Amino acid sequence: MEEKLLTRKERERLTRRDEIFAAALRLFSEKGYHNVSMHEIAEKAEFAIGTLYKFFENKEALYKALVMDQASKFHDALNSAIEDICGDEVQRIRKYVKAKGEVFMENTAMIRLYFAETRGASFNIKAGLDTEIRQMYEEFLHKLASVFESGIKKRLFKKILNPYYLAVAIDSLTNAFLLLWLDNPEKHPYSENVDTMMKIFFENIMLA
Amino acid sequence: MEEKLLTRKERERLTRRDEIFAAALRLFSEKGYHNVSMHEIAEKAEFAIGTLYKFFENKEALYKALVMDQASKFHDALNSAIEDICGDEVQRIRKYVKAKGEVFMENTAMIRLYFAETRGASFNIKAGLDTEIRQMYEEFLHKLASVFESGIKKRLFKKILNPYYLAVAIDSLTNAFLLLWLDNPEKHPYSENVDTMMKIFFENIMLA
Amino acid sequence: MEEKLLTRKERERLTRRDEIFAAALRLFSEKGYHNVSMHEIAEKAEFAIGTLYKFFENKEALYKALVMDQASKFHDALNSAIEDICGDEVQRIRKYVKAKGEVFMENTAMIRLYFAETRGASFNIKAGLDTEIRQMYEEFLHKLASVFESGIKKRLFKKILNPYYLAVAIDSLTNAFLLLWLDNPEKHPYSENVDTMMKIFFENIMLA
Amino acid sequence: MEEKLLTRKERERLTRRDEIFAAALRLFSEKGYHNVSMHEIAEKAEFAIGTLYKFFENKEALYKALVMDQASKFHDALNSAIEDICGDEVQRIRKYVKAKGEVFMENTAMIRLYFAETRGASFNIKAGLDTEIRQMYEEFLHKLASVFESGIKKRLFKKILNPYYLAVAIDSLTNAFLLLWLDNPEKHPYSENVDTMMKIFFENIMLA
DNA sequence: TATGAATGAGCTTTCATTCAT
DNA sequence: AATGAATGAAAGCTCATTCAT
Repeated sequence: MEEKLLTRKERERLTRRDEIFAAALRLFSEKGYHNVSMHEIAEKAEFAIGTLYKFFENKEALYKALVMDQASKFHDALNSAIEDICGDEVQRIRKYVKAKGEVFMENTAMIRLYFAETRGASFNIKAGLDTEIRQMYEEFLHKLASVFESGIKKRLFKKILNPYYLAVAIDSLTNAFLLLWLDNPEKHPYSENVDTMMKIFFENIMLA
Repeated sequence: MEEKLLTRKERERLTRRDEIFAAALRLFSEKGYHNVSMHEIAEKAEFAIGTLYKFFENKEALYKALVMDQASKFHDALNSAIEDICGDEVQRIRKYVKAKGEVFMENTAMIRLYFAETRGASFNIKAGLDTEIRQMYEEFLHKLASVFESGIKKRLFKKILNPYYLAVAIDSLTNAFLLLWLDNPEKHPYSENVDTMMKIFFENIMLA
Repeated sequence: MEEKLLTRKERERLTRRDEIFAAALRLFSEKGYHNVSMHEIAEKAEFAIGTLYKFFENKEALYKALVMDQASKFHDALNSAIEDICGDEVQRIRKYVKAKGEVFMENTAMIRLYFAETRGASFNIKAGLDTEIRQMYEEFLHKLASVFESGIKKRLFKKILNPYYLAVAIDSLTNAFLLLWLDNPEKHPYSENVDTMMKIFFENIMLA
Repeated sequence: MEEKLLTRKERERLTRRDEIFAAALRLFSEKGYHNVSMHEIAEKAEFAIGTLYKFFENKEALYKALVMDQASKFHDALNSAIEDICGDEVQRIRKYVKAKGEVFMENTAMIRLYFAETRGASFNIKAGLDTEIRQMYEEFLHKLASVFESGIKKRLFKKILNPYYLAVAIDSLTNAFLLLWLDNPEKHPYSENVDTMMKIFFENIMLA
């Protein structure tokens, strides 16, 4: 939409940036930050090494930008799912669970990067990187919590637990089933498993 | 107990090994595998660099040995909790949740290492490291699943979900609350939160 | 001649390579493979250490390339001497003896490297290096032997000894006089001594 | 003979020294000075590393002592051959050629070490090592030259070449045939080849 | 006196980054 | 604006040597 407003040069620049991101995403998600060299990324992206440094100040900046880019895409999808006003709170939660599965399952490279950053590994790269991501993540959790809160206010849900913890619980359970799926997609189908889980969750715990 | 059987030399050697482990654990958990140099570990452990190589063939071997050492301690504690025969299935699950909290909360450096290895980040280090850990983890999950299974057979629990998924769910939820606690211990007290969660879990879902 | 076909870049690259070779030749021939560090070579060649690794995969590769380069130059000179068709067998042998002296005496660093590789010391460096050199050397000896053989067939020479052994003998005698010269050029002039020796050799032994 | 005068302790010390030499000779001749570690020698000799340093000040001293030990044995054998007064000059030269073959062929490890030191490789180890050896070698060459000289004086030999060069030539030719034998003992039998060579040498060149 | 655990200087090699073209 | 050759700090690791036992 706003791309119309960009000059050809600016558009080309964004395209190049995306090409670098594409190469970097594959490499980082396959081998991890420290096992990928700038030369490797340059080669895969078919640019000279110097060109990478025209786009990103250094390796860490490239990595951060990539992670933020991916995280944004991911959180945008999740946010639109729970912000979708057509439907009650139960439906919004269900939509979020479904959307999360779709985004992840379409892009496993992103999952690896995402888990490396939100869980555990984030401390592998010099501090500061994860701050922004954590913030995005935190914001999203609060949004999810507010859906529960509004459901409770509407007496749709029982007030069984602090809404934030409900959000954390849902998020953590979907992650667990996503990782199971990643490990063995046939044995652990995400949608099915998560549907069962949600049914139990709502029918036994949440619904008033 | 068996230490009595070791010679003084062997005991001293184990002490030195532990000193190296202690230094390495702190550094690796704070900065990640690739951001810690052997010189740094040597300095922190107050040994010469060459001494490290007398104990471990190379950096990766040191890291693997450390992770396995930590993982063993952790899994030993969890295993004794769920294998404790005094008490029914509900009590065994409760014991495991409590034990997990105790072990982790006493050793936060270990948590970081553990999450880095079981979730996400493991792919940052050359393959092969995580195989053993993953196996230990998988074995434990099956043991936990079998507790649910036995509870179901005894008609103590409803047969509401595949026991393995119940195990994964409990594990993932406790992890989530552990990470919350790690982030802000005062705001998110593990024991309390997890007690509440377990109560809901058993009373609303599991108990027949 | 073919240098005209190379781009400026390629020519510059070859020049740099030669500069590295020149530094390495001096150092290796003076101190031996294991007593020369890559930093030393880099410093003498006035390049950064990394630049050396852009030209040669590792230290051994640099050494091998250098030795092959020197050996080729040396054997090329010897080969053209004995392949020179103007002149009978006696003259071809004489030419080879003279050429050998010229090449060596102009480049004593090469001699050291050459003797270190064809005699004795070669086993000091991991196997495989000397195979190619030994082969070159062997090929040359056979070529030299064939000159004797052809002289024998033409009834120019007496059939006094297996031609290969004649070649080995000539080669070994010239080496001996070359080493004497290296030790004390004034006291042991190569050309004179070798001339006397050849005269005795041909007049007393070879000529029919 | 003089061993009788040594105390048990001194005798034991010499035995230990020889055990170290035996281990070191094998290793150095197989892998070269720089590819053998003191630990390796200690292990092969079944001594502790510290014990080696009780016998030799450092690695280089051990190497020098070993080389001198071997060179002495070798030169002793050669010296007794040419000093043997039974027989004329022709017979003394023949004896030397035979003795050289015998000593070398019985101890190929020594050959490698010897050639590494007298030819080429000597400069691989810090200067000073080869001085003594070169001196021994030089002395021997002069002794050999004096045999020729005496033959010339007796009018047994023609005065065809400087006696020293005759010595160098004989030495170099026997070396060449020794190296051929080392390469392929069946194809290049030292005694036979050298006998033929000596016959030609004496009958065509030397004998008056 | 013999031992071998501990030492640390110094080696080879990698790779993020710069800058002249 | 894009290039990629050149850079050099810093990593992992080895091994000759020391010295407390």
